[in-house]
Amino acid sequence: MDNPGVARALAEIADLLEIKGENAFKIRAYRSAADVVRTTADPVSRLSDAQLRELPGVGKDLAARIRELAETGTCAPYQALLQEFPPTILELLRLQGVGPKTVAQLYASLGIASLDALTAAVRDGRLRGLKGMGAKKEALILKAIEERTRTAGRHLLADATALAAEVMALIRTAHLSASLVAVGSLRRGAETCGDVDLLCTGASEDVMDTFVGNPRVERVLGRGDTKSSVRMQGGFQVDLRVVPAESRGAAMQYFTGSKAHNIALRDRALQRGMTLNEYGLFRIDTGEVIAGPTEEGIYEALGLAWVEPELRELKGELDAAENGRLPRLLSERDLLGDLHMHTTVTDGRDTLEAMAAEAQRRGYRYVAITDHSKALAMANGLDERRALEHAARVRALNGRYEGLTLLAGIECDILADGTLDLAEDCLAQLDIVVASIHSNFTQEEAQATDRVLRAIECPYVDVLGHPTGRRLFKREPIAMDIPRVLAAAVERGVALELNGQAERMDLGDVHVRLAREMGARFVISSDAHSIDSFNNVRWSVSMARRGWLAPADVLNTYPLDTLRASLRRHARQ
DNA sequence: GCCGTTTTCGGCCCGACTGTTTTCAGTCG
Repeated sequence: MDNPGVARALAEIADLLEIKGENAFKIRAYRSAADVVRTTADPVSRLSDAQLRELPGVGKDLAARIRELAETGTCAPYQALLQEFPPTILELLRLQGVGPKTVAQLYASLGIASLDALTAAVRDGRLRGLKGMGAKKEALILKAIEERTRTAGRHLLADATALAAEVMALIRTAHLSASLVAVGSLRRGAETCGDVDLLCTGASEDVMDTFVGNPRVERVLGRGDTKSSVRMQGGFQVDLRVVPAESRGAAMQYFTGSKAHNIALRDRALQRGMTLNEYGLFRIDTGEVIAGPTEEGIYEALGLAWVEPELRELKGELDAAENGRLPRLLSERDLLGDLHMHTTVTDGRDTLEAMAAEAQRRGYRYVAITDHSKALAMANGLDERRALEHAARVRALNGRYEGLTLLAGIECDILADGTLDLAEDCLAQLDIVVASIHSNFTQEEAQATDRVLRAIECPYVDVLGHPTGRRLFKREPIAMDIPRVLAAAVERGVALELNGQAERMDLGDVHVRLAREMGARFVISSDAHSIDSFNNVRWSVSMARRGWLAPADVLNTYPLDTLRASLRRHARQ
């Protein structure tokens, strides 16, 4: 069983334990172990017992459970729980407003263990007799069942970001003094967002009216003076919190998370005789306010350097913050160019000249034009002759856009057997080659791994494009031995792409971090197919930052000469 | 179930909102 599978099982155990009414801290231990396994890059099946126990929050028992899950797909306590509760009972827990206590009561008193059974029971009025069940609660449950399919799951970071901007803009037009910021997973730049969390200070009291009165609000889930939640059309949940200005920093810290980071921070506060909540950091004995207006003040008072939001996943950032070893993270401003984009010659929507002009307008020093190769026939991919003609046209434009150098490249397909779509002598004549997989996504792991390993044997492959081939919510990553592929890329001097297409974000954060620790070099790429999509690099930068990348780790932060010399084709083997 | 610069036992983060409550439990983040 792979890491996501083990993580899912651990999370289900936690859910079932909760329905059972087990010790809350035991439940938390399983949840936290699920998170840790989900965000561990190395397959847990390959970790030794000692390595498993080094994972934070994993002790003797959980290490044994993880081992058993990885090897057999299940484990003894999981089996026991599944004997006790039908697995469909977990469907009930997913309903908005229905928690473990309610599920336990439904099951114990009415034998309800599935959505269908619950629907029937509500309609028959059988819930009426239960403690704490009134007409409103019934209506709430029916509503939750109805909305279940639309609200299930998470959203692309890009979609969450766009929605947050829209909601904040609407509030600002009505509340000019309001200071708004997106917090939560959005601020941490997470790959996907479950909801949008907004924080507001400095607005008049009726800001909540504006928020819940947004015409795109489908349903108001809750409305208070300091906290409201709405469901927008399209299924997005948006939460707005209002705090006084003197608590702004504490609230930003608190609502940015992650949960694990916050728990560790609050624990740290307790150890120092302080307590931390969304209103500030306080001395426990006297109640004196230690910090609150700024995030920096909170971290400083706890003996820590301010931690970039993208690092707040309890993955070593607190140690680094204590010891002055936080990285200076990459930012978009560090990028001097973009090394992956398409034009109308293949499947781009804008011409070579338009793309070059846009690159110049953005202040880039260089861009690589990397249209598709012939295997991508539906994109009008280039064969060797057309590729070289296109390269000549690209190079002929140099001198026309002041300050900008155009590199003639290609995004060359990696074929099913790992050979490249274009002949080596053609690839040798280009300035840069990005090798990518666009077909045969369902090979067995061994075959898929060999395919990529073979491809990067070719000395003219400079960059491995969108390395895992995943498309968020649409296509799983290619089954391959990623640590092995990363190691081979490091050894061969092949840079790893962080592809910025909103639904790719590939490599993802976990593997970026692993690759960095292995000594990899990276490129940040938009994979732009139009002048509008240069901004895709924003999502690559999110992944880079979450993977602890500094500018020096990223080739396209270097001046052109250094960049060229760093490409694999020019590196001494 | 985890963990240790007060602790190997006894702790374990904190608050808002809702509904059915007459003082609070459940849910959520």
